[in-house]
Amino acid sequence: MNQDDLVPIPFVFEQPCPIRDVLDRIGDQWSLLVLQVLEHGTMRFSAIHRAIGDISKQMLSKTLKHLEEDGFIRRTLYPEVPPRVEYDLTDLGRSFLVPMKQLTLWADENHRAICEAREKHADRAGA
Amino acid sequence: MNQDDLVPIPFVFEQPCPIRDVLDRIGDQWSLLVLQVLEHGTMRFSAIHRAIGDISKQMLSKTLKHLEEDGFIRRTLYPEVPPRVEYDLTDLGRSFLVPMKQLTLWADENHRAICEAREKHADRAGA
DNA sequence: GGCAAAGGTCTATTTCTTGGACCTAGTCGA
DNA sequence: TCGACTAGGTCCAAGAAATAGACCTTTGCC
Repeated sequence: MNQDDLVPIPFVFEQPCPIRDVLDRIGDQWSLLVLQVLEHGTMRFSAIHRAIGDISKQMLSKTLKHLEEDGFIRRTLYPEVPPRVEYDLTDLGRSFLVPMKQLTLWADENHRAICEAREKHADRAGA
Repeated sequence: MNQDDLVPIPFVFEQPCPIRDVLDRIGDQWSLLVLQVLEHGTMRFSAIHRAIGDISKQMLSKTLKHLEEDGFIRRTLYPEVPPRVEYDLTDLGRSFLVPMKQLTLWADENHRAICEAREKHADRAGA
């Protein structure tokens, strides 16, 4: 341990760390947003795309692939022409919404405080 | 509304949306990790750096700046030589840990399920 | 004089994202 | 019969962002 560390036991994430493993996937630009959107029910690729608005098709495609890979969502392809693909949450995905809900609720409740902090910060920087 | 949307009311994030505003900041590669680390108490730059392990100094610096800007953490500079800088959570930051805790708890509990989903997926892809 | 310290910043290189063109194949209208 | 259109992607070139590592600061110590 480094002698002037303030934290008694040097806190280091264990490798491999389940929290990091999950956060690395979920904690990207889009995954939480996609899950949030899918809370509203089964949706098609283009509907999700429209709902988020400013995600590129490629990133949406990649994000959906990751979420499917990790078992959060299910992808159902109807081999029609043109193809139809539906996405919906698995039980795992739905169970994830519980803690995620807490987080978005917090975001909603504390948004004002965050904005105020930003303004105060901008003032200090501008002065 | 697009006629074959499966979701009755076309779900689109309002602009500006508090959830997106918060998630865009918090939902990056490192912010959650930094907050998680700071839960353990006041820490210096290099201690946080060591704790996370694979973050670059530049990204850590930027992440800390953002978190300070948004009022999650407090930065205290002691103008000694060499300089000493300590970071700790504000009340806002600490209050954020509550929902975040739920999330990491979920991550811990469901890590195995996620790994299994990944394996199953790899099998399907490999077959 | 020369090195070390902590907390960064600067730069060159690699990696990630983006917007937009393109693909597929069946159905519709002209 | 020809062409356009559809949904869900993929591919590519170009721009944006992250990384590793050199460098900077000021003071104390050998």
